[in-house]
Amino acid sequence: MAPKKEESAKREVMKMKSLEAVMKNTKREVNKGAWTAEEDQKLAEVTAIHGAKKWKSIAAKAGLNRCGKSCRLRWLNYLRPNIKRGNISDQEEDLILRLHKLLGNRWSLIAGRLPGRTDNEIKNYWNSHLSKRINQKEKQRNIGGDDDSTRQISTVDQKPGTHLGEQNKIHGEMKQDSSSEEGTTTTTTTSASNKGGDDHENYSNLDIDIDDFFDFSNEGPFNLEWVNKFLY
DNA sequence: AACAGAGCCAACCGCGGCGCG
DNA sequence: ACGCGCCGCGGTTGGCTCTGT
Repeated sequence: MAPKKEESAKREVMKMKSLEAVMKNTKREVNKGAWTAEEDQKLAEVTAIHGAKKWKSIAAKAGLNRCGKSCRLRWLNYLRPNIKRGNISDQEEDLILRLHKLLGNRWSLIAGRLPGRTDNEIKNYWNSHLSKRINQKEKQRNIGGDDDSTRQISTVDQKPGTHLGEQNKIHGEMKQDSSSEEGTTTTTTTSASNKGGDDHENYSNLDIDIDDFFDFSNEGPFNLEWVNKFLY
């Protein structure tokens, strides 16, 4: 993977190119495609004033020819304060693996436990790095090799989303969690261990307390110290 | 140097849930 | 109770760069 400085430089070039494209657009239809620096600035200003809610009105107030959805996505993935851009650390990667094992493809929930990371970033990282690595390790294991790390993640080899039905239930119970990064939500979650069956035997593989895991009341917004409790 | 395929990431799309009138 | 609009989520795609041949 290329160093992130280069990555951001690339993005700047792309942004300039897309700016030209946008300039050529007539203003009748809703803009799609890459965001320009100007659009970013407008969106940031309006969001700072009005808060990150009511995206449709934010889009209108900013004078952006964008749908609210697009504004929300741009804000969450790029403009939001405290966004952490750059390499995923080993600790974060390990955490992603564990959380994915626990939650499946609940990217927003996983992102909620990784300060400064976005669901999109984690999803991309999973799809481009981790899923492949897991598949490789699984193949190796089937051939005959075995090690601790393989054993840890061996239950994650299902196609993403295959147990969403079960997890929608969890999602419903923990809906607030995804906004935890913004601050103060304290959640009371029913134990996932009572789901039983299929993939959720995963939970029993993890030696953690689910209630404890989703109790955000004792942590600051942007630290990873809490992770240590769950790493072994 | 030119090309093809792989890798990566930002953004879009479709769907479900929720709140409000 | 119902319909509508908005929000949030996960899946997917588009387009650029990188790497190998």
